[in-house]
Amino acid sequence: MDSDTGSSCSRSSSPDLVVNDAARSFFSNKMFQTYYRENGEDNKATKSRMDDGLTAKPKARSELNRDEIQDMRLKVNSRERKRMHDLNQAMDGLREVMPYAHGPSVRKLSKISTLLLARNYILMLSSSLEEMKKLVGDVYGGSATIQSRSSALSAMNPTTPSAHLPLHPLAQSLHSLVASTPLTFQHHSTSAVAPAPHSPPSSTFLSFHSPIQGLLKDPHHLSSTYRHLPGMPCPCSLCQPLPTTTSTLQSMSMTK
DNA sequence: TAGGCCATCTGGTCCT
DNA sequence: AGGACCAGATGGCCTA
Repeated sequence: MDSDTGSSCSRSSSPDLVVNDAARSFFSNKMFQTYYRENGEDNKATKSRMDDGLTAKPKARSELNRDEIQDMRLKVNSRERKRMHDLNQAMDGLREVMPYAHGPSVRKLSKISTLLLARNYILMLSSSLEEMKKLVGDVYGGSATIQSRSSALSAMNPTTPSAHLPLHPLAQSLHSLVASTPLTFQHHSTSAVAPAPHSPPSSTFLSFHSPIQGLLKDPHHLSSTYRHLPGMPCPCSLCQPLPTTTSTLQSMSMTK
């Protein structure tokens, strides 16, 4: 039923967003042809169904002829398609910043996998940031500057880790440090030189602190897509440092 | 072939 | 009134 059959990738969830093309693609697909057939002169059933669905405003709707109703339906469909395409573009944008290899030969993450991975990735970065803050604090012996900045961060958002303030100068500097931290991500410096297919991220990562464990029943399908990337902290369970503040992370976890 | 994933259509609901 | 958002239904594609 895909209307974007002209796309190079038949499985693309985000076909090129050409709004003007939406109607044309719709007109070319099977569903529209079926729809058009069913809305022919002799099809009373479909017409009555359409009318039933549009009788919320009897007076206004009754003034619309079938062509106008059809045009309206096409406009609604087009908007919905555009909305979903925008959503998929956002999903692609999220995939791009995930520590996974990207490329035509690599099967992209499913939507649910992307969301679960993104969430756990954020949690991992948060814990890494906390770890780095402690390390920096140790290095500078509890420098007043660090302390004041840390307390400032806490004051700005006392209920959530300062990792949620990525634009803060301290957060930026710490974030840059995270990528080269020997303690936590040491083996990345070697594997990252020549990115190679990684063992499948275990379910412990994809369900890391997740209240919806088991939602991603078979994370092994990710095995062909996972790679260590240069400078990217690895979210896999093998590389996963234990959260420094489990309670904090759990408080951040989704409540649904 | 079954199951997973996806795009699309559709009607309902809520918001501006 | 029109648009955004949502969920259900449907059917296609792909993989194990």
